Amino acid sequence: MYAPERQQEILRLARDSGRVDVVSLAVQFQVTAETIRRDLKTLDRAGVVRRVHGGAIPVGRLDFEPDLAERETTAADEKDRIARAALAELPDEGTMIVDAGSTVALFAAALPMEFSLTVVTHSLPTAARLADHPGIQLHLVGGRVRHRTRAAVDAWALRAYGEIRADVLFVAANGFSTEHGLTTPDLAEAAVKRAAMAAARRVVLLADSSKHGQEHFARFGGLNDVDLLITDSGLSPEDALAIERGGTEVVRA
Amino acid sequence: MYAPERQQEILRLARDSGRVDVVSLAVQFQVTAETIRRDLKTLDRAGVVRRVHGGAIPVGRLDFEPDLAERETTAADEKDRIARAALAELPDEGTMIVDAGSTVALFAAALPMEFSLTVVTHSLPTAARLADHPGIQLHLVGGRVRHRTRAAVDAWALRAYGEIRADVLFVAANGFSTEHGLTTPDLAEAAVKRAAMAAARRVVLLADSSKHGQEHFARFGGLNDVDLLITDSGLSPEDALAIERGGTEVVRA
DNA sequence: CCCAATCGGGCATGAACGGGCATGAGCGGG
DNA sequence: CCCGCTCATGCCCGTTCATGCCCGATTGGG
Repeated sequence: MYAPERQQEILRLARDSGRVDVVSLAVQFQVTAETIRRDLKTLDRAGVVRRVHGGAIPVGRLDFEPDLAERETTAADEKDRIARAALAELPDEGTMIVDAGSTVALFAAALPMEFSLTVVTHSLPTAARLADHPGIQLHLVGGRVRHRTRAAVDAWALRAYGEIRADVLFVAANGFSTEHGLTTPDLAEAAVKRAAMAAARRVVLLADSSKHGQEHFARFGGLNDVDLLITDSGLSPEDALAIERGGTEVVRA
Repeated sequence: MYAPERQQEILRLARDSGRVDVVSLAVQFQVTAETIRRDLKTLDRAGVVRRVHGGAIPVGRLDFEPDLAERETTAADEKDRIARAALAELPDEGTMIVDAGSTVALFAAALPMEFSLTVVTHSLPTAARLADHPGIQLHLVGGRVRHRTRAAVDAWALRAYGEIRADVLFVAANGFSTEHGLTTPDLAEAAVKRAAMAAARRVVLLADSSKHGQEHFARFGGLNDVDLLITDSGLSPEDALAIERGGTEVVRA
């Protein structure tokens, strides 16, 4: 196994479990702790993990749930399928806006190398992932960065989205339902999502089925603003049908 | 078998199995390792595989950028000392702008946790580093993201810097000298640097001594625009004195 | 405040690398 | 048909790289 491969794998492990430690990595990869330390130093310098005594933690944690590890494993499967299904909605060329959120981040990370399009995002982790994608022209939306979600919000972000027009938006929501529409806990973030929705010709909502029926503080639109909902099979066919009656196409990946 | 045929086949193998190694390819194709290395170099230059010690990996399999880490190993020692010295210039509170560049990134990574201030940056790696720093209020400057430096440039960035006023700017330069001032290879990046300089009350230049006397395509200011230069002891005392006569304080870390 | 775990700099080693040179096959102009 | 040129390949050898080992310094939990 080559050093970069091992580093890549370490990075994956770190992102999956939220942390890695030198000794277990050394055992797992059958190398000495020194080598692992060197790998972690490389990853640290590359800015993708932060080195701590005894191991490392990934930078750019995607969401703010208290125990990230548990949560990642809970819905990881669904989110993965959703992300993959979303790939089918990509235009061959053109412009897309990518929202913040773990599902959307997974989707962005899954973009095949041969894709060549323009991406606009206000999500720091997504931007970091796409920055070295050779085919992608990345535009970063600025603003105040919220610690929790690592997303840019407020005046700069709102204005930026007010100035552009994209082919498609991939948006996330903490809660969605026909009655309460699309909701998220933070007002500032909701404002940005609303601005992004206004900037896109087509709105694709990526949300696993556990979000259905949930209702949070800030509302940023109705389901009728969404052209396509991609979720998992946890959404009952009846609910899906009800949503489709509202004019939103539904894909249950 | 012709060379391009062999390279095509190597690429196919690499994509199929996710990796190839020099020695087995040499055996398989009945040529020497040198030839395989030349093939891999060709494929690497074409951008379809990434060369690693012992073999190659198809692009897209590694989602972090080893190059960035590599560049940081050059003169890492000097840069480290410079970064540490720059910490002394931090205000206890207030606002600072952080430029893109490896030296400045090192400086940002070295920020102690207890610091509490507002940071504005157009550098993606720096933003990613500081996003989870609890004491820091981070503002991201948007714009088109340059692949090479992962920095935001162009209209959005220029406008953002035109709207703010910060206490101090930590800026990098690819070349600096009393005659030619501050230079960098990219025009767009130079424009952003100039805008950032105009937005700060105090300008601190972080540059290792190898940059002294260098001259690049795009000029974004003169040394007299710099209030403080932090460099390493590789800058001769005479040169330092000459710069100080121009009104710029010099620290040789 | 102490001690064990961890860290990181220095050194050693074997594999891999790559620049330079030589050889031989194909190519093209005269 | 000849001769010089280019290209692909092989070989040589000094250099670099990845890794492991050692040991003193540092860190952080108890």
